[in-house]
Amino acid sequence: MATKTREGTASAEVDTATRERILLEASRLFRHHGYAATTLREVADAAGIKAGSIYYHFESKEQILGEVLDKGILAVAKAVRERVEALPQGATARKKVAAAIEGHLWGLLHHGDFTSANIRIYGQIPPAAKNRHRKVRRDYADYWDALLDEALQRGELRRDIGATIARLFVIGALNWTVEWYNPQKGSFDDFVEQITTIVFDGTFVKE
Amino acid sequence: MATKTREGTASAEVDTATRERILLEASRLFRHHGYAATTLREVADAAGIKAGSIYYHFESKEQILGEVLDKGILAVAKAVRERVEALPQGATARKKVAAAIEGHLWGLLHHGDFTSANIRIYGQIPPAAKNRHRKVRRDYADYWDALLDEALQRGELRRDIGATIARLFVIGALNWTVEWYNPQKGSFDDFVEQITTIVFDGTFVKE
DNA sequence: GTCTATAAGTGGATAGAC
DNA sequence: GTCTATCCACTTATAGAC
Repeated sequence: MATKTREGTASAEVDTATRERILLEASRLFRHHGYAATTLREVADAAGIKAGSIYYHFESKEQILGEVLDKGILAVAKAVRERVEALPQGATARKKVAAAIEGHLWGLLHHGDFTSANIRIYGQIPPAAKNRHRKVRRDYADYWDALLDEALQRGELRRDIGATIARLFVIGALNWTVEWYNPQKGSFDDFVEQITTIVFDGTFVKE
Repeated sequence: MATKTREGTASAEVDTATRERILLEASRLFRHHGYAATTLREVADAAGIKAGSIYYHFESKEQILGEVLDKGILAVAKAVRERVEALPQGATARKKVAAAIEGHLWGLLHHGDFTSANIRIYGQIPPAAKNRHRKVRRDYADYWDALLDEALQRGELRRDIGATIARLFVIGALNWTVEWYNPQKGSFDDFVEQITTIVFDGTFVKE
């Protein structure tokens, strides 16, 4: 991992560690109290520094927000791409989407503060921050659109529901699991299997 | 509707009208900016009064929050109960759940500011407000649990997924539609039908 | 790199006039 | 019922010491 020094010295590991701690604590506080309600004093306290010191690492509260938001999406997108790309060439669309669901849930639940903060506060942030973050979101949505398009082309996705509605409904449903998933009630693998079953085949016995 | 007079006069219609306007504007602002970020000055401006006047109708910002939260759930719960109770006695669980889904979506999307505010900010509000609101939420969740239990007893709900996971996943998915539903892209009835199909039978063609 | 001190502005809530 | 005026606590961000 490249260190980010300002004067060319080689002592910047502590540098990035504090910076990461600020981002982690900020995401946790944004998640639970909202963006506006979170003060930089609270973030600083949680990170073990004083409020003024934050400005050595970040230019503003909004810059912290931007990095927290991006991290949430990028962590999920990375996990999804890795799993989909690990599949053999001729995999069915069903297998690809299953891999994407597992990756999405894994990324979501293993970076809970970043992902939950993103989901919870995206609708409430200043327009400027929203604009800066929009492309990261759009790219990830495009990835899912391509996956589902492929499933539609292959005749695996149902044709009696719109592909856009399917994507929005499924992604929304998956995202919301971070609000209620309880790792103490069964294994992650079982959880993924049940969610995948619901998404593919629904909740009711066939008529 | 009983008017709420303080001195026994019969002129209180204006009274409740201003009160309702405050709640409506507050819900809209809570939805889009969050609870903490919304100032009572903004709420007052939007309602066409001055900030100090709010305290004639409410004791505090938190009291406004409490009423906004309750309204969101109660509007949805009412719509659901009405539709389920309108069904004939021996209706299948599938028909009952379909009626509940339609009621949930209708209530959700026709009181968008109250329901979206509830969904977005519930995780971010002061603990005291959360405690006061909890019972309203719990009662509605219990209603769904009973519906799905019945479906399970009748053998209509799948047995290979947990009923709790099914409820949490489905309710979460339905709730999130308020964040992306666009009434300009097709009728509400078509929308309900597609969502219901996904919930019952999933998104993929049967293997 | 982190600290203290402070500037400049905004928040919820209250008092009392009308 | 609504207004104006105000209290006092708290906010982001900056300046400069160490």
